[in-house]
Amino acid sequence: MTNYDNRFATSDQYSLRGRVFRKIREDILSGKYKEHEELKEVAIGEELGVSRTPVREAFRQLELEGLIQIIPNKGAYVTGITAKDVKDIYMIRSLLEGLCARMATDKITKEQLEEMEENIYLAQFHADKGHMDQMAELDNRFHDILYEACDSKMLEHLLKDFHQYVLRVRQKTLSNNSRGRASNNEHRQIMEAIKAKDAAKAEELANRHMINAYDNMVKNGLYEIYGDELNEEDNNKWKELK
Amino acid sequence: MTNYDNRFATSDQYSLRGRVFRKIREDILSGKYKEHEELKEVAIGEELGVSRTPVREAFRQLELEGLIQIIPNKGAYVTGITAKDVKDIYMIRSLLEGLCARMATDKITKEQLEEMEENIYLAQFHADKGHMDQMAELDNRFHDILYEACDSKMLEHLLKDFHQYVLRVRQKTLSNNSRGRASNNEHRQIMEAIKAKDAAKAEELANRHMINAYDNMVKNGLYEIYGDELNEEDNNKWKELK
DNA sequence: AATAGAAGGATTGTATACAATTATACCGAT
DNA sequence: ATCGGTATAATTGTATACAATCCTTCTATT
Repeated sequence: MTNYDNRFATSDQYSLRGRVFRKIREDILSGKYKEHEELKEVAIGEELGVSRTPVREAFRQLELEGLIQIIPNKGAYVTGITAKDVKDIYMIRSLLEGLCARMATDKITKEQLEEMEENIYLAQFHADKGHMDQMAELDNRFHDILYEACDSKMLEHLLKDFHQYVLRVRQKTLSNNSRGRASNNEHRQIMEAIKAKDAAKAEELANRHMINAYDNMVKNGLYEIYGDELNEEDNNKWKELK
Repeated sequence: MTNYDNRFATSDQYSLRGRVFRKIREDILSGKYKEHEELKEVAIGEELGVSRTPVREAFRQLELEGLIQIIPNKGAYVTGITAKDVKDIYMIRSLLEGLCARMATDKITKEQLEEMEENIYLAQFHADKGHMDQMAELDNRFHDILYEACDSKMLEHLLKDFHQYVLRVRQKTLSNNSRGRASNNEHRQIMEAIKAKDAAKAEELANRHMINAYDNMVKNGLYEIYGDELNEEDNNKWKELK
């Protein structure tokens, strides 16, 4: 969550540490490692066939990404994410996606705009067919285009981090077909505001888009899907045990 | 003392790694290590009397904090910060400080409000006396109180990170006495809006406060102070060399 | 039976050794 | 003198060894 500056996208793609880092992150986001689960250095090292050193370094990065919490001399634990965290993130994202849309209105390239249109057009098709996986994919891509179009590495990276962070919860969120349709319509409106160079409108719409996404999430039972793990009280109770 | 509640409880206070981390960060922010300077693991290890291991782990954290960039198999370099980065950060901060003030309006405690009042009162005194160091200190503290008062670990952490990140640039910014006075007056207005439970006004004022701070920075020669290092073109040129 | 405490094992923290990669310097060919 | 290349040194990447800390369990005492 904290890496503001990935300008130099060198990102140790091929080092052991980098691979371990991405593997663990993947496993957390995919749910293989559940909340509050303890990650042991040797176990993961053996599983991946590496020593503790790269694992430890990956842990340090994961901690700053907010995915695990390291308690000195004790262990590394997958962080819980409370309902309040999710709400806070969506409030923050609402503002920042708005800013992003506003900035993108000036900076977007013809190519990016065309990809947006294509994206929306395709999403319409998949919405009609009820293809939920593709919808999720296109939704991700739409926002990524927007992030890139704002021409601010700072903002782009920040939003991508948030997006990633909240993926754990969001997974099943778009699976409601009517929301998928509505979401795509909002995308279209945002795109058209940008196309019309109406920055204020684009900002306002992107703003709303996030709030709507959050409201839908709550309405569709954010709590039920993830149960107690998103219940703050239970979370605190767990903390006291440690 | 270990704060389980803070998922971002980074850089444990007493481990070597934590001490090394904070020391290097301090040295970067204070200017001891300049932009683009290479940090060598052994050199720093010897200077601090520790082995490479904790130094390396500290590097991983510093990288995610955005303070250094690690190029695999090459080295760790203090990151440059462009004028555009600074501008982007202030635009982002403007929105988020506004959100923070809005949220704080509901959540602030009596104690926090009292510390704010004291802070502003004291700052008035030091502004009159021309005590710039104390002014900077009080300014930091005012914002920290606000961050804590919003009752969102997410937002608090994010804003503290941003604040820290721009510290390198901001250092001499408040040294203009008239800005110090104006800034403190803006603090007072924010505080009073919060006290009056006027969330919208608090948000708007905090918003403006950041924009004013940035404008003042630009007016007072952000570029001159840091010269070419804040010039994006030169920075890019440097990148190509690596 | 309940509890304090000690022993042992498990786990993380740090240091060091070795491997891989990159930078430097020297030398010869042109 | 300049350019290339090779050898050597410097530096980072990874593995392992050892130290410190924490957790579990069992025992002894009340």
